[in-house]
Amino acid sequence: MKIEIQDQYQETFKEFLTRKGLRVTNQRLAIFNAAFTCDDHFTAEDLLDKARNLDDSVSRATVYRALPLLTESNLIREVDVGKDYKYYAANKDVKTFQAQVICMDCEKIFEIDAPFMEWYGKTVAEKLLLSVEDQRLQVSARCDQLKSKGTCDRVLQK
Amino acid sequence: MKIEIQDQYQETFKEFLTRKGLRVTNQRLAIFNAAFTCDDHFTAEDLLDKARNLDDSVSRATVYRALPLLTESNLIREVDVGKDYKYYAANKDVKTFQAQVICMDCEKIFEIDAPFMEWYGKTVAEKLLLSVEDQRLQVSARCDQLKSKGTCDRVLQK
DNA sequence: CGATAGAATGTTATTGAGTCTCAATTGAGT
DNA sequence: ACTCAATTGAGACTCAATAACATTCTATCG
Repeated sequence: MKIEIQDQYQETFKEFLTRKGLRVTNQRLAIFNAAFTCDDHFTAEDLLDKARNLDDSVSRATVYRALPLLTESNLIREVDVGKDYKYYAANKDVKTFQAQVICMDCEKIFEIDAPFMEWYGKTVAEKLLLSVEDQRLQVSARCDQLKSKGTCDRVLQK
Repeated sequence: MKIEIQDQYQETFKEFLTRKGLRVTNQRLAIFNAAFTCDDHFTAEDLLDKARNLDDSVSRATVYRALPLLTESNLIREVDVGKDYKYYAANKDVKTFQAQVICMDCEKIFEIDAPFMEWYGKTVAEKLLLSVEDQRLQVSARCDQLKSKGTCDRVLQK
């Protein structure tokens, strides 16, 4: 990703903070930059490590406090795959609703455009007179075939 | 549910245990019976309480050890709604794939037949050459309207 | 029917993600 | 630069779930 583009996202974050009367701090920027230089999904702990490379004063608590801000400002998304910890990913080019396919062996997460699903979920919920906040289609799978094609990194390492 | 039907499920559980070379113990039966007399979704802790009513020697560890057995034998299903604990429900009359709609206010879970979804998820995963193990369509919602209709119990209690 | 091996159990300690508390620090408007 | 509320780091804490281990019990065999 080109630096200018990341700067643009960072500007969005700063504006978000200011608009909410929150402060733009070094720690929050370090956490933002750490998130936006991840090429893949990351955990809170991953983010803590990366952010500390940029600013070694960043604490675990601050990471956990920043995550909801980044989520609320729509800069990152939460990806819950049923593990006891959550994954996150920077929203760089996400256009539509995405289904999540996770390999139960290597925990690799694939996100696939599935615009139809969004409509379907809304329809189901609205029949129940519920207002939809969020939805996800999650497929748990095993990449046996990927393994044989050499695409499933973590399994190959085993 | 009629007793005879529950006995039939219990028979299935016993056969499952025997087939796997596992033992049919009082605790496992108590946990099974506790699960199958729940009318709604339950947590591991709920199950512990109910099982202890039937056999007060049942321990928390044994409940957590029995849950995978009940899941594997397809007698109960796991329902993960993104909380930091899991819900479960007895598979009494589940015929098809179900979408899960959860009210974020009262945590009530609605499960809706959505057979089309199963096909859709499989198609998505198989394009990636992954073999599907499990999938779910989860809709997080708020039952504002349910509240006004008096259907959303826990919110009314607030 | 009773002995036996090892499966299953309860107790207790432990893990690990995430949250909370609070004193110390710091950003940003004045 | 001054001020004060917002923010922070450190570490205690929560809570679901798991692990270790000594004890108990099931099911099979003699």
